[in-house]
Amino acid sequence: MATVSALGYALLCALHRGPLTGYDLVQRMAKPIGYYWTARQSQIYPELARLSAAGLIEHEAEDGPGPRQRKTHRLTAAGRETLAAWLVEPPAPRAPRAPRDEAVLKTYALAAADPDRMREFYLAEAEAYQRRLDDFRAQHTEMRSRHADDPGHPQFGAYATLELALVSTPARIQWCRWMAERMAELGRPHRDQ
Amino acid sequence: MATVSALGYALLCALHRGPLTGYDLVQRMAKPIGYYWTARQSQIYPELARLSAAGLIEHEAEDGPGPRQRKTHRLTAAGRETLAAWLVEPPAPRAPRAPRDEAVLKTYALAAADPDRMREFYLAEAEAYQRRLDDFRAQHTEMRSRHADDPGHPQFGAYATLELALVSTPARIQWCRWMAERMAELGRPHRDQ
DNA sequence: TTGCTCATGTAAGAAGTTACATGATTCA
DNA sequence: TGAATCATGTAACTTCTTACATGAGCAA
Repeated sequence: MATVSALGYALLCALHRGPLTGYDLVQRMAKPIGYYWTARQSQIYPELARLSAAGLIEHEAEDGPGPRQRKTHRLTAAGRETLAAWLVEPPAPRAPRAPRDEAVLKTYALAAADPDRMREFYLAEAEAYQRRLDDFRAQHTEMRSRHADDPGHPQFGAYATLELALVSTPARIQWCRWMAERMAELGRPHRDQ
Repeated sequence: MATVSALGYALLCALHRGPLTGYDLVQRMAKPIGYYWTARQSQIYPELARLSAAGLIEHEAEDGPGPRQRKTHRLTAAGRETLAAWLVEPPAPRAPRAPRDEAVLKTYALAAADPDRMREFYLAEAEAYQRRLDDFRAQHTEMRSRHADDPGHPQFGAYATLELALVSTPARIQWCRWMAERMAELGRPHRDQ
């Protein structure tokens, strides 16, 4: 059987609730449901072709708005099985799972920068995360009103990703503010004499 | 002036406290100080050459243990400036910053998998994060005893990355356990009748 | 004598980004 | 008339991973 890439699994995941066009997938992977995976258009279309060739998805084509046909992709039985088997596998402990976080990287080398400017950096970060949190909260309430917080609800998975965002984002915001305070201390070290 | 890649900045960050060999950098970027950035050997050596060509780092060479010379790399004045300017820049809101989290991706499609097996998945995740947290806590205490929790201390940056890990990891563990409970409900839905 | 640590590099390929290309319909 | 949305694709390039290659010194 064909080996499926991480992106391939991400697309199978996105298709698990029902058929979508490539264009729909592009929207979802651009700024996705819970900021957990991204991909560009130029990656998505070839990957859909690969999944199709492997028999994990299939599509119906109709005439589209542009010069090409509009294709609606759905999981095949084999695709559903492949997805189900991958979901329960423990996340590769062997491998990269590289968590790349620019702000944390910068923090590591913070001694090389000006404290006042770093203070502004952390305040801006805190604000950006706060805005994101507000957005998450709105989605969360909306999903609750549709009873997606019931584990049996078909959208419970999407709800659960929001739940994670709602517990981890405040921790991050707190940390940013704490960092901003430390930077203020450094900038004016004799303030409390 | 030459444009520096994200990896390039990561190496400049790693060098900010003093000179290191490529080998040292490989160790640090393999399972680094706070799980915030990773890179492989085969990326690091060419990148060091590029930074050198751009005049941001320089090195002394001695005879090494193997067939090649051992090189100790340090930031130049230009490198230090480039790093300082980058540190205070707000993290690119325009761009990818793709947060790739396999466990969250799987959660999104959780309805396609067997609840009992997913329960095991979340319990394993919780345990893995717990082990990591213990590791972080040990490093944290050790750094505190060396007074790295003082913002003026040269290692405060490294300490601060641990601080973030110590507030965000428990939130993640809680979430994993909460997910495991939801999965248990689904597996035996009539338990409390 | 096998395996580990130190130490630096290259080659081939997969994955991901930026930019280009086409064209109908709808909205301001 | 100009921009946005829907819709699918390709080309060129950068970045990242996996695997190979070399070789001294040291410990079990």
